[in-house]
Amino acid sequence: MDNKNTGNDPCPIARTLALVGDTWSILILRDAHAGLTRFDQFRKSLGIAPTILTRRLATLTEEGLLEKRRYSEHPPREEYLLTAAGRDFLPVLFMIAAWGRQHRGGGKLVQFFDAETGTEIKAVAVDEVTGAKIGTRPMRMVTPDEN
Amino acid sequence: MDNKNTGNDPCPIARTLALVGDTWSILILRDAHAGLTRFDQFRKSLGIAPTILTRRLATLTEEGLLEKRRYSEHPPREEYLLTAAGRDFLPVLFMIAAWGRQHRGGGKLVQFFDAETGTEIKAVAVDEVTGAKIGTRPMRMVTPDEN
DNA sequence: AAGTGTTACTATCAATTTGAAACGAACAAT
DNA sequence: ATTGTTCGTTTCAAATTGATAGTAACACTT
Repeated sequence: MDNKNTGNDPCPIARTLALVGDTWSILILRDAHAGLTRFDQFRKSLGIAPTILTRRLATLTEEGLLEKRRYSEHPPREEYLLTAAGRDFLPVLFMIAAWGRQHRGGGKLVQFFDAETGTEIKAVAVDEVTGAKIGTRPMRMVTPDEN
Repeated sequence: MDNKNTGNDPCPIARTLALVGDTWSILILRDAHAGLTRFDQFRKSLGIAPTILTRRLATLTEEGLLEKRRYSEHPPREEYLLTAAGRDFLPVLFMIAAWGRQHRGGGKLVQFFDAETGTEIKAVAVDEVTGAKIGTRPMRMVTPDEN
């Protein structure tokens, strides 16, 4: 999961995927956003093997997306809370969900509503500068020269 | 990679990750958006083992994100083009990139500019209905009952 | 006091996946 | 005839995954 030199890869996608480029990590983040905090909550929600869960939680914690908090001294018990970086992952989750809704949308699906307006949330990615939806206008990629 | 019953999982994130929930698939989609179409282009760009590349391209093709097109009869040569579903994945890529830029942004990074205005693209996810950025307003999750 | 339950793991090990390296098939070019 | 290109497959070792069971440290119940 940790590729050799992803830390200085010029592609921010590759850098991100080096940390969370697997299904379990992303589903853990999803559940963390849904309010789960404890080992057994994640385990039961995901049906993940405890060995894997331990490792994923450790990686996400090391990488600063989750933080451990001791909520009981005797016996020592930790829970996992989203950090600011972890909370910033929510837009990624929503865009993944938006794709799934569009292209794998059969049957019953979880829905999200704005608590104030009561309207269903329809997530779209836009360019904050122009306001245009991502992908609707021609763009130019600039690769940094490597020296 | 293909979990048991992800096809009728009520979570659109889980459904999506069942198809593209690994690093290579997402990087292939990234490169496809950058214009790569051929086996060897992907292989060289990613440094991926050909065995894996074959399998990933096959999955992405089966799942309708890429399509094979024969560009030479003798010898038979195929290239891989993004389908509409594959192009719709671009917002996910941009949000992953946005996270990486924010939280793993040291050193040189690839940049994207709007070809018309010349401004750098800053991707954000918003609720199309309220216009608010995702995560800035309280929301309510509704799980479908399973019957 | 003994037994049961809860929580957060670790240990063990088989099965699967990954990935490196070499090879192949079908040609084109020199 | 030889070399190069493209798109793979074959083979096999190494790493990862995941299922199952066990453990440690308690609280709670009887």
